[in-house]
Amino acid sequence: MEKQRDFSEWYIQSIDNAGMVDKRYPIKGMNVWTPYGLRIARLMNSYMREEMSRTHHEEVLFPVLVPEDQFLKEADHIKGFEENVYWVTHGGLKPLDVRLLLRPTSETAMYSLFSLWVRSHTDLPLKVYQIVSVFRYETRQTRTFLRVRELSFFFESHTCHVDQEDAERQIEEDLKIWKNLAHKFALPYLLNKRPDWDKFPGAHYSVVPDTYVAAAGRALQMASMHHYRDNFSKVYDITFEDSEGQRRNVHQTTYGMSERILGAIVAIHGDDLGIVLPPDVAPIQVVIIPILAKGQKARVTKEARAFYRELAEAVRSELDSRNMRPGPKFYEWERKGVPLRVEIGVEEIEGGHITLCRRDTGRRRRVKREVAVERIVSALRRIQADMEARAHREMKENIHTIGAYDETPSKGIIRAGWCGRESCGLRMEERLDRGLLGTPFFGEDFKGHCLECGEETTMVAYAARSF
RNA sequence: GGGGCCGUAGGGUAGCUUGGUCGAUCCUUCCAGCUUCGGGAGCUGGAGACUCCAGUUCAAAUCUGGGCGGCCCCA
Repeated sequence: MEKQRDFSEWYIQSIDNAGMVDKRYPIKGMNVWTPYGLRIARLMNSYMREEMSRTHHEEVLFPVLVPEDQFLKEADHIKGFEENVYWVTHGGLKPLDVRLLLRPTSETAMYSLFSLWVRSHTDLPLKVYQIVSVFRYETRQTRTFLRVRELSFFFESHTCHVDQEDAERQIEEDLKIWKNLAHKFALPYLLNKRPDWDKFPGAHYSVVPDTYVAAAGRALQMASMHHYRDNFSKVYDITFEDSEGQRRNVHQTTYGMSERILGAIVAIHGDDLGIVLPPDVAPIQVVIIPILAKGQKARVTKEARAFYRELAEAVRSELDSRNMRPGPKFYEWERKGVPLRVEIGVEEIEGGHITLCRRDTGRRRRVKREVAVERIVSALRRIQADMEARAHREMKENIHTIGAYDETPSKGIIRAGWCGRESCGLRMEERLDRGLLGTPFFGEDFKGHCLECGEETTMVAYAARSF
């Protein structure tokens, strides 16, 4: 399966071959997580939970159903979602008086409770999160992990703050959290502030890390952080008494991500053999394949077991002792994207070494048995770093700075001057045949002209076709 | 939002144009057993399919309509 030639087909096949999901469930856009995929997802979620606990967020769990009247409170928000919510209209055979919807995200579910939870400035900041399934009736083509109707692992953190500045500081914290996670996932990204016409419904502004899938020629949004100001708190009446006895509205933020990130890992790191997992997200980091020869079975098995017991203390490993020949095992674990393979046979035992094979490069080498475990630990670290660097390089190579429309390449991310006017931005989208991802959140040194109107500007915008 | 293609065992396919010869092809997979084991092993035996609904017809995998599902392209 060639990744470059037919990305869509490759993507589907790779996920299937790895055994991450079963996409045969008979509802459009809803997949079944099979054990291997679930282990990966849970591992990724565990990093999110670690980051949350490090930054003093508390985990909560809200109901999946939201009453219609709660949902209808925030006008902009509804406009953004009304076309793709699932409705629950009946209880048994009886139509419901108040219809219920399956949350597409939990703002409207949480905020009526927030108004009860927050009373005083001493209750602030309120920082909570949950990882739950949310439902979106997608009308467009669905694609495993990237566009689904049930997001199984929607991470959403919601915070309330005394003022806009404190909410701003929360966004900064979110960005640090994202940085740590992206490092674990070995994913490069551009941090963009979305143009106003493309921000989250109800948000004051939205910041998102976008990555680039070179094989598909498309950018991919991996998370989003929104500053709501007091847009929601006014509607849901989330107020507190400040130290002077004044009643004020909280300022809020949210931070969202999902298994889309897993889609990014598949799409970016995979090769013609299938998926390649960065060691930090691999449920099985090392697989040991005993190579049994006639008359030597007991000896090799014993040695492989002994090595496994030792290795399992250090890394997530598995011993593949199935009654199969080694070739098919190699293929299978490669398709599962296991970062490192250990081969142990008579040759290794007699030579006092083991054989290591890297999934990402295919390179094979021998390592002395006595130092094998520590070498494996450091090899995993190196693979993680190499994968991140490789992906980063690939994204960078695909960013093209242009000063005029006729310089537009057929593929890649476009970087160009923008005066910031919406009218110019929209024209640029049209003429570039790409959406504006936005402007770099932390700014970038730039001196040039707006691609559209020619006015001098120090601001750049990124544009790309997106998933 | 607009257009196109597609649906036959777990996966991939042949058959469909011209309805009957289909009691449905081939590869893979799966199960049992034996031999094997350094990159997709061999033998023996076994298992498994026409997406659903309606219509046309003496007769439907094949023709028509719709549902459900999958895929691609464009906006």
